[in-house]
Amino acid sequence: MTYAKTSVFTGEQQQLARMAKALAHPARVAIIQLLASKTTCISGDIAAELPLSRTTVSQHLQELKTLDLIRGEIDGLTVCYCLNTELLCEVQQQFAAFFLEATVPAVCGPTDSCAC
Amino acid sequence: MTYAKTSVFTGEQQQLARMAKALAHPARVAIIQLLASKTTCISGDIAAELPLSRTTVSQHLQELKTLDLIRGEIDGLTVCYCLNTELLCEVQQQFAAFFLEATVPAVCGPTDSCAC
DNA sequence: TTGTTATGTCGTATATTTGCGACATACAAC
DNA sequence: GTTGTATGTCGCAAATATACGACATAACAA
Repeated sequence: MTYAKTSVFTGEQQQLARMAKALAHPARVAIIQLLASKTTCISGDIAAELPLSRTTVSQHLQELKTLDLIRGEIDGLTVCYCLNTELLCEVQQQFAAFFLEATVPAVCGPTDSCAC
Repeated sequence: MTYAKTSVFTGEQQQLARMAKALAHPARVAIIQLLASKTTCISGDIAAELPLSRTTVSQHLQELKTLDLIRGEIDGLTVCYCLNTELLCEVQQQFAAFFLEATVPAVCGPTDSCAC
């Protein structure tokens, strides 16, 4: 009943999971979209745009910052956040590769290809 | 100090977050990769391939099944899981659209475009 | 029937996430 | 110095996620 546990998760799998977790809350998705939409990096205005307290938004920002998905620069009294587009591009490609792997052999289309 | 909380998360943001959460654990990433790699849908062999107990793997499978990312068919004594490639294709496009939004205007490339 | 195998579910323990109020820090203006 | 604004951090509570042993169920074989 107790199976042999031979393999361990690959670094690739853990990296994908870490980045997926960053997107696993609508507030963090919204933050990234906000930063993408504003040409100028906004600061605590982010909190005003979200239905959450400033404290909570700050925590989400810290999570994204810890993963290096966003960066903050202090500009006098305010802090200016912006996307780390380089990393985002990398992550984009990791997700693309994963989905390619997961959706091939069934070419994306209207066919239901479950071959059970 | 207490900001007006005008907006609420969009269904789009919540859907992306829900799917991201499904990928937010290396075991679930591994399960999807496993199901993609085997042309034949495997069953509880999944548990044998992962460094987790059968119970825990079963829970992860149920989570993926709840989101309809995978499907299970009973085949006598064993259960045959397979990917829902249709939904995966949809999710793939949702992620692609999100990353496109997040990485434009900075075209993916070696340039660091943080304009703070 | 009994026994074995393959799966799922229940209960429970621990860890992590989420959310927010209260406090602390840092800067600018006075 | 004081005051006000913009941020971040601490501490706590509630909710959720993770993991697994023990039990339940279902199918097949003898």
